Amino acid sequence: MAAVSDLNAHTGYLLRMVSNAVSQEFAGKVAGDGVTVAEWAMLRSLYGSDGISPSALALKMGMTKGAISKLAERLAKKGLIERTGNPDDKRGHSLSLSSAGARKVPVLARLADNNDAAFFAVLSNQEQGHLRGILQVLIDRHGLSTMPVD
Amino acid sequence: MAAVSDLNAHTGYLLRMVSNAVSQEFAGKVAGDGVTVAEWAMLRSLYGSDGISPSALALKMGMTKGAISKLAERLAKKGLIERTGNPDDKRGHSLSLSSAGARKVPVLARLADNNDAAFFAVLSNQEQGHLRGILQVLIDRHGLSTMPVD
DNA sequence: TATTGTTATACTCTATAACTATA
DNA sequence: TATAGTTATAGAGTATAACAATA
Repeated sequence: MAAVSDLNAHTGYLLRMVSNAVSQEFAGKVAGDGVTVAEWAMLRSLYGSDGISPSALALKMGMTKGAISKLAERLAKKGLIERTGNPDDKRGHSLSLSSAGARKVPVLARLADNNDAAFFAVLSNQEQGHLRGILQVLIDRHGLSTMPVD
Repeated sequence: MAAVSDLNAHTGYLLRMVSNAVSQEFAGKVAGDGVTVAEWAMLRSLYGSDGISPSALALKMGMTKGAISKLAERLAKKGLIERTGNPDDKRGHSLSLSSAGARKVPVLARLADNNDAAFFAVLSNQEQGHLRGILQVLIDRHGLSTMPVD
């Protein structure tokens, strides 16, 4: 019984549980805007950028080229992003928000704000700060590229 | 530019990023044991239980009956769990670990221990404690049922 | 040949809804 | 009718690998 008597929740496990809950709630909210969470992540990554290649975006988002390509196609079909060729290197493409996409980001960001506020309201401000700080440390130390870092 | 100038990472977003990273690493580790993360979650939920109905497990794990059924089928096929009928109510079933499954849980728990230790080692002990405490608050307050709580 | 993207394929995860067998 | 489970279907998310175009 010893080995597993302390089968207490692993931190990774708790993290997964909470993360899933937040994401699911958020997914429900953005669904009304016809966007999925992964799509939102891509739109967010593109916001403020003049255009980025699929492979660079893949690196930035921690996804494979194929996954990026598929996501990008869906967003292009929805008219939220644009894919243009790169004149310097005809193999290269550039992904950027369409004007509709650029208009949508703030709307979605607002939903994210609200979702965050509602979900984390059960924590004190200090706890919220701690949580963010700790997550940021993990992200930095593990080289998980976060959006603002280009 | 105002509305989104502060398009700083939302806490839910950071959480998702970190959670995905932990889970992916863990997925790689348990793959060697022929188990997925979701399967591990179910095995873990069954550990120490005398048998639980699929619907009760669905509630406990925050999944639908269908999803539970599918996962259970895979685990049964792998010989890690057993499904028996309920004599009192012939509609009811009972899910429990097989002896192989019971033997496997500690092994997987150990992998989870190692994974956790490695991933969160970049945090101080105090930070690790904070993180766990905060996650636990979120889980409790949001009624996300965690394993030990039957 | 090496690289950039796209496409093909496959699998996990999960949901909804239809269905079956009890109750 | 209502409930317990399973099965059918579908779609998101992601990966790997084959492929096409260009370098």
